[in-house]
Amino acid sequence: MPRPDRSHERRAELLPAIAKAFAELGYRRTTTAELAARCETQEVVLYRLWPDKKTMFLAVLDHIYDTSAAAWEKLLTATDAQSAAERLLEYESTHHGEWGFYRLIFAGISDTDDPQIRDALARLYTRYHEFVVRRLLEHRGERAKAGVEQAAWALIGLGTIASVGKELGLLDNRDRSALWRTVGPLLLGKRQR
Amino acid sequence: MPRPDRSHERRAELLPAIAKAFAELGYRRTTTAELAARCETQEVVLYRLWPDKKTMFLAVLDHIYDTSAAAWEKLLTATDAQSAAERLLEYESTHHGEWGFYRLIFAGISDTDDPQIRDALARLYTRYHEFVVRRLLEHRGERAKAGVEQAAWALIGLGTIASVGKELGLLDNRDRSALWRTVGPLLLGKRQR
DNA sequence: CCGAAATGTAGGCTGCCACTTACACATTCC
DNA sequence: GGAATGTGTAAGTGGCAGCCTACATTTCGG
Repeated sequence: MPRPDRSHERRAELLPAIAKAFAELGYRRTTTAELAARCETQEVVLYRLWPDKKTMFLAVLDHIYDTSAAAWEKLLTATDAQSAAERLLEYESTHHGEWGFYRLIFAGISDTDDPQIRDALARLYTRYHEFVVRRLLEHRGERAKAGVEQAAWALIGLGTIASVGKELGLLDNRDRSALWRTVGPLLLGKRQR
Repeated sequence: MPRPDRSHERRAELLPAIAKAFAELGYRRTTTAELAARCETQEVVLYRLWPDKKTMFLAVLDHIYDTSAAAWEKLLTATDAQSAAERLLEYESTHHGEWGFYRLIFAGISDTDDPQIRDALARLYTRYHEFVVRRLLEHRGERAKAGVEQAAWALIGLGTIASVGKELGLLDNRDRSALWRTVGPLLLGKRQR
């Protein structure tokens, strides 16, 4: 009998470093040599775990959603006076963009025209949007459905522009906090009684 | 005497096609061969007009701002019941992203780490933000300055997310109109008396 | 019409990138 | 121990992208 296949675990070990590379460098600038160096291994090792670079990127997108979803869920188990939506807002204002969520989106959109990548990005965004919509409904109460979809997109847009502003050095931490504090409540709407 | 130098005019002739290419393909995927083909000329011709590809991209960023600024100014000369801000909103909801504004931003952020390109993008965004702030102040009245900066960023964020949604096939024209109609007024604030 | 400089065309060079081949070594179970 | 398979390392390969060289052609003023 041969030694057991640990490739599944190996993938899980390497993915965070790979995700970080793609988020920092974008798709095109992330060379497979760079990935191997960050993983402290050889290119061929990566190519035995995934068939090609594109698949590595797709794996990162899944990984990112899982990571984010876990962070969000954890956020929501805390029970105090704040609504889930308010907590989401506060979390975003301080930790926004930590996992390079938006960097990956930009990279996927502008660096590639691959339909699979676009589909994966669309699914990622859709799931994020649905998550925010649910939190908004909890906050506002189920009866106040009007404009919830739009408000959720606007919140995501706010996160996006906050990240762009950070990237370009236009908004520092205080500016981004002020952004969430000022605009956030407008989009959250009235708190459920 | 030699024939006159028409390189200035030539640059102006070619820039729209170059801008289109960068917006559609992103920075990395836009090869100099592709640029030459779209300009119906040879690579070396481009290299006689600009020293390198990066400079071509920087030229596009300037060009884009000029084009956009011209479109906005034209927009604002119309005189009717609507405030400038309302017209801006309406314009964005229908024509948003026509010149690939956001595609170029994404490309610049994720495709390159060049400080010159980041500076140029930052300037572009800053000028756009200032423009929106001015329109908001006209709309709200000079006394209602609180939160104007933030509202302007949020409006730009809304435009960004609308573009991303369009790119990924998540938001069609009607969705994007609804987005502006629902969220826009929240961010515009009360109309000046 | 002629010299000077702009403009067009063909081809090539260098370096990098995604991906591969070849082979030594390690680990498992019988 | 040994067959079978996983894992590590070194060294390519082919292709393409950015950029350049060499040279022919056009357009201008004198």
